[in-house]
Amino acid sequence: MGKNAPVTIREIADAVGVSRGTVDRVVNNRGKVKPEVAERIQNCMDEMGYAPNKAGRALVARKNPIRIGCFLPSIGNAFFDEVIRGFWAAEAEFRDFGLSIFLRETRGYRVEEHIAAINTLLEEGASALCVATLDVPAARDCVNAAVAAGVPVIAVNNELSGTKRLCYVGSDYQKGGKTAAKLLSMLCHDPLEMLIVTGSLQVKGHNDRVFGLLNALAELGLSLRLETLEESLDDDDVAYHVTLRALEEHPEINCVYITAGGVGGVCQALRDSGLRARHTVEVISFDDPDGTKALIRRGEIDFTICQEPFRQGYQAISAMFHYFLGGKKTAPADCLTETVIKIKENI
Amino acid sequence: MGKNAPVTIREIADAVGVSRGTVDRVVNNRGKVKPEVAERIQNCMDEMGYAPNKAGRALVARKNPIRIGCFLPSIGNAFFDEVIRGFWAAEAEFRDFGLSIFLRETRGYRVEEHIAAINTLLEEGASALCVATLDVPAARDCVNAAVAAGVPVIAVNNELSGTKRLCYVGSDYQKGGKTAAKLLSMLCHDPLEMLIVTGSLQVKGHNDRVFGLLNALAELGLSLRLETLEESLDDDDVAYHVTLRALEEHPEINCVYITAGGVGGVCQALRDSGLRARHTVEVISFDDPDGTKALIRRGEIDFTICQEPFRQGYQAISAMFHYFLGGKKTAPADCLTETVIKIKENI
DNA sequence: TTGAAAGCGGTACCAA
DNA sequence: TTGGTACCGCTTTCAA
Repeated sequence: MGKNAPVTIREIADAVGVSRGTVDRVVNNRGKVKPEVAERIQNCMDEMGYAPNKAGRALVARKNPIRIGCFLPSIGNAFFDEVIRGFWAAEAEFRDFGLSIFLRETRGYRVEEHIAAINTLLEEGASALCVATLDVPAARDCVNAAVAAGVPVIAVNNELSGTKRLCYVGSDYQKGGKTAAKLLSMLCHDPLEMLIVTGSLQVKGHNDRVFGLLNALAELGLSLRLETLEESLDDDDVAYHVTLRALEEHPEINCVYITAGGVGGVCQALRDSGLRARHTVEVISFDDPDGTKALIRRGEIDFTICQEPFRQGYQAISAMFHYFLGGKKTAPADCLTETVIKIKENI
Repeated sequence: MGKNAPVTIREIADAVGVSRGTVDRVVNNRGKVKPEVAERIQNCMDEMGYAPNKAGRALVARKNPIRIGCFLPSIGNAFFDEVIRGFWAAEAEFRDFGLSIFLRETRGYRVEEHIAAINTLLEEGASALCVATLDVPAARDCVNAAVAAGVPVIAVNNELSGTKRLCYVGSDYQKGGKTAAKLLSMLCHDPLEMLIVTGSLQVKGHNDRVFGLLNALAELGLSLRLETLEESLDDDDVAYHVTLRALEEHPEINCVYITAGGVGGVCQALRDSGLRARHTVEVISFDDPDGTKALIRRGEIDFTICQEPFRQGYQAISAMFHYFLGGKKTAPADCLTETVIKIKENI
């Protein structure tokens, strides 16, 4: 039943005995329809299983394309390159169907700059937003304000839970930490003397990676004799200096856990410290921009744990596009990308 | 330059001073256009950078939808469930744009049955094919015949290199084998006493997984004292019996490598043999249907190496669809899905 | 509050 | 070999 040719707006109009325009008003609740007529139309649509055809809508959308504004703190952070590639891949695929996107970027994690960039997107006429920003009150307010103003938002890469966003497209960071723990347990000898170089304490995902690791290590029964935590701000220079200092202070470190950017800086510090000449040091990182790939190939990093950044970009745009073409009825579901273990052999 | 509003067929027609119909004939080389007129139109299109709008085409395609026939040897092989989910996800996404798909399945690797199924798809009016079949001459001929008859083919999951197929969407199986080797080297003690349970010697991917493993083990310097090869035909019963016999014959086996289906049967045989009571046995498998997931969670399998089956299904359909809407001009590029390591912690 | 008509870009068909 | 016209499904606008 109902698995036949799709129902069109004209068929509904004919069945009810009204014009297509009237049906359209009901479909898109534009008002100005007598309630009882609206109800008859609604019933008929339900019975016949009507859903507006996306190709028809897309063709009209050419006049006012859907303009998705994208924001990423991606300057100087190669991780986001793949997310951006994903954005543009989706744009290329859906351009003919009335989609266009534009992008604003900042460097680092200063929340005022994020908010300013997002507001600029709105001023430039964004009809929707895909953003990766911080899990702090000011940023959440900014997102909620956009939604209240009728601009739907998808959270990319950073969860922003509790806001009015449509959905989240990104990684399960705790799972990433758990996975790292298991791998470490296979590589290292008890007890661990660990240096953790995290990105920013303001980024929830980075924190989740740390807690996910520590909890899982405890569950696995590994003892942690030393646990030093440093912040790199996703910057190679900063990472270099904090790592070098930590290694000098604690030459017994036998394991380095890098939750975010600054991977190159950490590895440079490891080389310069000469620590590896004295004992083995296991290194686990996250994500795989080109710099990290090279370090994996050279054996300076044992594993890197990835999160499908290309798909995050692609999926966010695609989901928003289909949300619009579907008449903004049902919010897209959260999309958790895979936790992907990369070693020299499969990178 | 050229980054402005997209050019429409009407603009070309007006610029050249002909009707839209005539331009349409040139765009789709339907002939019946005076050569010199055709040339003027072609030049104008090149200059102005014309490309037909996909939404317009999609709307028309509603009358004669693109019908993609899909073939998989998926009966009784849970691996393909996710590929099929990918097929239908793409169908749902593009249905409104004039796409429909239909599926034929067989059980196992009898090439005549594959060919019969594919020919049935053609008789049922497929305008394109997405197929996973064997890398043997008869199947290749069948694919080439379809292409010669004007029905483009995408090879899914199984490469079919050397045929006239549009492209391949699937895994790099050698890479899978290499990855398994590295993981084994982390888990096992030298020397390995290995049992290999492969799917079918007729499936190139399964063979690649075996050779990829053996080559990489040699490179890694691991010695292989025993190497027993059995065929499961992706069937749990067969897998059970060949495994049980092998374990009885060679109780020194300390490592089982399962390249394809029959994973449940192998693990059952391991339990029944009681081998694990005497010494540790490492088990590595491929792919993660529900049965395998459960075995990973219970610790009966150490790793499973996956290949993004959902994406294979989705991508094959999506690529074919865009190929049609793009006017069949440029063949889509090969799509190699990721080699994904799954352990209990990230499954 | 409603209907009628034009138009989005491309294709198909008939008449010239 | 060409042009004209209708149509795919939906939105928008104007008039009633």
